[in-house]
Amino acid sequence: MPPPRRAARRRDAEENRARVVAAARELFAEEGFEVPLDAIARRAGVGRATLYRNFPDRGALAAEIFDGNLRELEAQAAALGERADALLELLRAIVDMQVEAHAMVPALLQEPRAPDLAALERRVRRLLAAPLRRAKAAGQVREDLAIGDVTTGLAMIAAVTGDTTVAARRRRARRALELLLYGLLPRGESDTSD
Amino acid sequence: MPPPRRAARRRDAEENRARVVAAARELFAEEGFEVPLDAIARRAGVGRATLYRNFPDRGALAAEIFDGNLRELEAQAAALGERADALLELLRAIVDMQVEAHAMVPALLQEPRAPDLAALERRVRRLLAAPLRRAKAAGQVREDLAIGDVTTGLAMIAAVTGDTTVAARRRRARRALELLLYGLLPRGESDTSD
DNA sequence: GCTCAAGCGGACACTGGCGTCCACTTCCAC
DNA sequence: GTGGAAGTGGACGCCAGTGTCCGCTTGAGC
Repeated sequence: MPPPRRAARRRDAEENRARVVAAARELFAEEGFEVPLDAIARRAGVGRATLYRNFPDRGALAAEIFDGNLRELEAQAAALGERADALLELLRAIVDMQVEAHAMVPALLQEPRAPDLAALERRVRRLLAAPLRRAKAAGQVREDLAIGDVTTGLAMIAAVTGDTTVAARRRRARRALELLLYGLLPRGESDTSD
Repeated sequence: MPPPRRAARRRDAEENRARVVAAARELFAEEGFEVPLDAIARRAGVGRATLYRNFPDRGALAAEIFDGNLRELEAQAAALGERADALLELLRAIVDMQVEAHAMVPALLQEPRAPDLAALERRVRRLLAAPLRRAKAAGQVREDLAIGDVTTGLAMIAAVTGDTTVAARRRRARRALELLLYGLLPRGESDTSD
């Protein structure tokens, strides 16, 4: 059936909804995914009922917000096309995004996951699949890397970016990505132990 | 001053205290550091007041438990002596311990930290300092590695070991350590970008 | 065995977040 | 302007976790 032609919302209702989304975007970024829904409603200047009317739960609200972020990443992926370093560029972009909106990666990749977000998590994996394949083919990343390793890596980085200021988050996130990309061991020697 | 010669506790009181500690050890391992204190008291078969009488808060209880774990690690460090690979061995030991008692690393290394645990966190850093120095001198790890990078790495690994079964935790923890040690990029080539 | 302080644990009050309800307000078609 | 449906938000009840209080129980010294 065709999408049931939602009756036009009243203009004030539309505005309130937009303000809720904006407030949620800010607070997810500032406080993380666990921020109380009251706080979002208060920041938006609406009652809690208004928030709940528009979004039955935290997951629905998050889905709306993260969908935007994900579109952005998908656009970047498309722009990078078949470049061999597309995977690394995407990883950097995702980590940067995590710095600005530090709720998304943990919300999407950490267990347990809200049901509304499961589909978005699949989009992340799909986003990374082709670039990973090409990066491996081009010898840009180690051969045995699976898609789950990449998302695990992102979750690992996200876990240490809980600092309160954006600058501090950026510093830690960059260092964590650097450590993870290059490893703790020295480069350029083969280690045959293990 | 000498420790103020605590008046001998009644035998049943001593027993209850021990059962609280044992229950907390189990539940921290099973459920993580955030497990409700009620649950611990219930598992120990004592009332909540008994738990609070012995440990004013979660931090005090955790401090008692993690202190034991830390002693074990310090003993291992001492046994490893000045071996160049002592740092890597310790990292493996800490990750293994995190698999069994998966509350300790996040509780000690993640912010914000309960005040009782700050001293234990300093012990972790002290534990790693000398092995790190020697590992660098021996070329076992990259030159620019700081002590904070090592603890960051441990926190990163801990973040992805939230699975419910020990076996699943072990698998993920080992993979995460492996990724972090060797990096995502292929070995044996110099990468001059960045 | 008796005594009594140490120790116990159930009951209680408090807090913070969630989700719902409903009397009131506001927009908009007429 | 006005009627009435759409929309609002404060007030309310619920729940889970925390911390405390106090009348009862019990171990241990005599």
